[in-house]
Amino acid sequence: MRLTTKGRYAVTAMVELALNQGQGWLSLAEIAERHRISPSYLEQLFAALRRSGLVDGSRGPGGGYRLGRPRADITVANVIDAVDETLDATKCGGKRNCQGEQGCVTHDLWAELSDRIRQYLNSVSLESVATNARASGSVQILRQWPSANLQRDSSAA
Amino acid sequence: MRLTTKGRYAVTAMVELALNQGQGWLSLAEIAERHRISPSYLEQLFAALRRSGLVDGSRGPGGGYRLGRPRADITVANVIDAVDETLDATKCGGKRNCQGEQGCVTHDLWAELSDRIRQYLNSVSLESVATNARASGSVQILRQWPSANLQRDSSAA
DNA sequence: CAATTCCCTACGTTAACGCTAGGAAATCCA
DNA sequence: TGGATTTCCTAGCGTTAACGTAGGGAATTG
Repeated sequence: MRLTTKGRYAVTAMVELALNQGQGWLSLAEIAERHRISPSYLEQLFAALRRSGLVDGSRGPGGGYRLGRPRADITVANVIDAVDETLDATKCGGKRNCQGEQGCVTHDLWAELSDRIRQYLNSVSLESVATNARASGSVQILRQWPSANLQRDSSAA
Repeated sequence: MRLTTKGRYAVTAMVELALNQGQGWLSLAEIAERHRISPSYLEQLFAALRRSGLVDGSRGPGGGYRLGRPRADITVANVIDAVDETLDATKCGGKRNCQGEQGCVTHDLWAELSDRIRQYLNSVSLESVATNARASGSVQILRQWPSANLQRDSSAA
């Protein structure tokens, strides 16, 4: 199992699209700049998101991306799955054949953990993350002082 | 965040020691063979477990390892921490400085996920995993037909 | 036609996992 | 005393995936 920047980037970008839902297309360059993500790398993640139908793309000036379906109908787990970070912690992929037919001595432990992770990430929609972000003030900060989106420097001029 | 074979090996080996608690030393070669783990690799994991005080070692013939404290007092999270697989899913290491002072738009999401994972793995002791393993039959199978501990072949002769 | 934007592919760097190898130090037993 | 057993320690190596760079093509707008 692995949860890295890859999945975080994807979710962050999707939340950005969720905040922009109903307001047309949002360009990849814009998203990348707001969150300080390498545009070309993000592009590759969007290729996966697009293949999964989570986003639509529009080419040409004024184009960009938008959510493929309502933000309330997309869960964080959907996004993680799309960029294919696996949320499974078992060795056997949940098939319980890690040792004979009973599963290995730790099978149930990892299976239960995987279930919990998946349940949680499936219970959180882009809508709720977006709402929470607005409430916490992180969105406003982001819009007003983009340079605040750095690890160390929070004292933007 | 990362959860791989490394952590699984460590937990599996610790459960084996838990099953053997009160019965003296268990050699690394024995553990490795039962679970088809590379002895030398497992040795490196035990170095970390030893540094964390989770196991004691005894050299010489008849030597081996045993738990450093009662199996009910060691949680799965303790083991994972010892071999230093991080259970944190945030970018900022939980410090909330991922973007200014409010945290980035997804900070709360990853922080909550990390909490849940940690809470669960901290709620499970080696004792409970060992008990569960006995109940499921995976321990017995393991003792009787060691060759059953393979990925595909469950039809031991 | 030219600018913009998505779309696609290939490649390089880095880090960690999983494993191998070899030897030293401690302990037991004949 | 000496050999066997076992832990302890360090160094290195192949593979994989993340993360990023680079470049070019196709569609759309004005």
